[in-house]
Amino acid sequence: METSELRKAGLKATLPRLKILEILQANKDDHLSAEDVYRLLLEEDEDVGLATIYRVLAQFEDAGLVVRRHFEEGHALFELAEIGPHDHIVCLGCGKVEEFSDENLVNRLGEIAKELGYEMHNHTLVLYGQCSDDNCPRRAKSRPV
Amino acid sequence: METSELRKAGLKATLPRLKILEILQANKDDHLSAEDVYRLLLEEDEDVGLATIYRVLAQFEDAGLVVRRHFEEGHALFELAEIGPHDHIVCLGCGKVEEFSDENLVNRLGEIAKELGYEMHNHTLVLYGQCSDDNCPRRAKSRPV
DNA sequence: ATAGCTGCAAAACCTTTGCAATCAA
DNA sequence: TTGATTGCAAAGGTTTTGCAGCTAT
Repeated sequence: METSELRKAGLKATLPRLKILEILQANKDDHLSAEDVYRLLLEEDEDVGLATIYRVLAQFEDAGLVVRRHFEEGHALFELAEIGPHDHIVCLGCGKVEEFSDENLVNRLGEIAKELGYEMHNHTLVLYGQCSDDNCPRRAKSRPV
Repeated sequence: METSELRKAGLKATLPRLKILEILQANKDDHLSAEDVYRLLLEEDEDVGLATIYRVLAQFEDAGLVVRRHFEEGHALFELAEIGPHDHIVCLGCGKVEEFSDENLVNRLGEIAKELGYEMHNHTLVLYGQCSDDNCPRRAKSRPV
């Protein structure tokens, strides 16, 4: 039950919070903006204010339930915090996205951070390349390094 | 002469554009927001509108002269486009951004891509952590890994 | 001369906040 | 009951845009 997840985070199990959690779980492969969550809730006839969504997402972030990302766009995207692989490789030819994880690599990143005088909390890594699928159109835009 | 850089990009060599280029070059180790550029220009008694700065930075971006980045904060940061890849580390406490590069790491990324069946062309990597500056407010939201 | 550029002010966005009403425990 | 939570509306901060005047070529 999600109720206990919320309790564990020190949050009362209110309807808006449960609904927002549901939306995130139902879309766990996507990155949702606050607006996205708002729209998805409206589609289910759940009437939750946008301000509440921002507040709840911030609380979830503090509780470690979700991660807030800033990509190229001018707004934040949220996704459920996951255990497990969370780096991405994107094919410049066919656009497919795969996930991977490499513990050694992550350890190395932590070392690099330490050398720079930081305690690493997190990272984002995306590799861009050309896959070797036979049916990949190979429209890669940049040259290999 | 910077004038020719601008001409090559199809932009008239106006005073605001030259001044903005100068500011970027004089601060090439930093990541500047539009406000930062605005403030730095005011300090030199150069009266350039903020709207112009946004417009010029967007034009520079289109021309490939600068790169726009979105880190944790709610605004964009700009830097001169550089030769060669470089990665970033962001302090979750005070928001400062530093650059680093590690050739071994990049080689390792290439290997990982190859293992996954890709030929790597490019990558983006951002480490998030807590710096050890005495005056860092340490508002980091997530836990160390 | 003229197409392009600038500054200003207003608008458009995304996000946060104050407050009175409501709700979970 | 009581402190936490919500919705609304208003405010905050960043970025874009319309337009009249100015500038580089």
